[in-house]
Amino acid sequence: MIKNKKPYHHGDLKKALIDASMEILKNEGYQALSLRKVSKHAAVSQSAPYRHFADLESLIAEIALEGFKLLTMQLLKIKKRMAKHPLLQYRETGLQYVEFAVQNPDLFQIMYGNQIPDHSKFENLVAAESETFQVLVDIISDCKNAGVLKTKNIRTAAMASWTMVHGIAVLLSGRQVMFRNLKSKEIKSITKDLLETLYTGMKVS
Amino acid sequence: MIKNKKPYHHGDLKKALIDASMEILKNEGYQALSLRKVSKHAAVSQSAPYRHFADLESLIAEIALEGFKLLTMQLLKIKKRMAKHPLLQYRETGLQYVEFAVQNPDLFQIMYGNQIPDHSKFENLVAAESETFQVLVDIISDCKNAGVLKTKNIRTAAMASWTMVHGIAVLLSGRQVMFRNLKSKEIKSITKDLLETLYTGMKVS
DNA sequence: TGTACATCAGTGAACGCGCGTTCACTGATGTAC
DNA sequence: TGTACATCAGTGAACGCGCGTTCACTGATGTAC
Repeated sequence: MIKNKKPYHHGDLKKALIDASMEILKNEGYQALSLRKVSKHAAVSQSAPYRHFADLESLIAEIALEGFKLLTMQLLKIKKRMAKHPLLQYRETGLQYVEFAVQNPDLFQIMYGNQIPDHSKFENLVAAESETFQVLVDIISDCKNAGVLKTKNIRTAAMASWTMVHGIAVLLSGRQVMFRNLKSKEIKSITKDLLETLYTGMKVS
Repeated sequence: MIKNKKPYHHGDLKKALIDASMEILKNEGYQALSLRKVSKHAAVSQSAPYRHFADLESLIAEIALEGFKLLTMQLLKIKKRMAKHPLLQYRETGLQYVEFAVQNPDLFQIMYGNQIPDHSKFENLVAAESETFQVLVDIISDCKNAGVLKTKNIRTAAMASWTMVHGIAVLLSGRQVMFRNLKSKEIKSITKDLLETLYTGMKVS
């Protein structure tokens, strides 16, 4: 299992390459991601990745896939922790979504930017994205059943919620406009306020 | 004014370069944007742009600036058209924001992506962004004064609205997840539904 | 109006760079007998 | 257990590309007298 000498064969180069990519995303940003840099990071020749990925786009798709899996896991963890309290689930997963984007801005960019022009070329990627979205749909469905959310159309409600949370995530993680000079401890309370606004509505009653 | 022979001096190369950039954004996408390509598009040598822009980033910042100006103009036009009906202004500018993003996805990406790592390096860009945001703040303020929007905090309400609309714009213009296979004539009605959800709220009354 | 000259806005060659990808190769590994 | 051989997973040189940017230059323009 443990080898002292560096073997010719790597063992799990594919995973190592994805890990290296994540490192690069964290340290240098998504613009800096390249096959050559990833290879170098994994201490492997520049042609080695081609044993595991058809091309650069495939590597990027795989990274995005990992991103969605990670996000789904984080959301599900919260869903489980708040079991029996759908409305809490609703709020906390929203916060977590934003948190994920803020903690991993470049991974988030890979997932949702157009680094991959056509996601549908990668079946498992599309599947992973649907899975993430499904978590939200399920929670909202639970909320409706519990009678704590007024929604005629679950899908619209899920879209509204996700869209809102995604908007916050994008603007926050990109530090755009009115979020530019935000301190990180303000993030949570602002996100809460915004979600609360969506929940309560802005119509005069 | 009209010159038959191509003069050595261009006349307004700066504008021509920005126009060329917009063309490239439309035809090839934001990834394809480069100083050399812009030069070629404007039928000028590759070093000519340096008379008008310090470097690539400055050109991109200028493009983003144009984008925000254009967007602000479009929003103000609607605001004027719907004068005296703040709630209509609120709804229609939201739709227009999304429409802008869908019509100019790559320009939108330049404006909000991290092509420009630090917007605050460009004063007039920051100013233009604030101006765009201010349109929304004003409208919401009007709505409040007219008694058609329930908001204790105008800024939070503006942030919620903008965030929602921005989320839709980003996901739609990037054709993400549940918006992937959307037909363009569905866009408007979905956007309306989402904004309506934010307006009405999701809380059981 | 004419001329000298400074300034401006271009040109085009050149630099070095990192990139994706291919290809002939080789060392390591696994398997059939 | 030993051996022959196929297969697998790497190597490293090489290709061609487009890029941002610099630099010495030159043609066009504007201005002072």
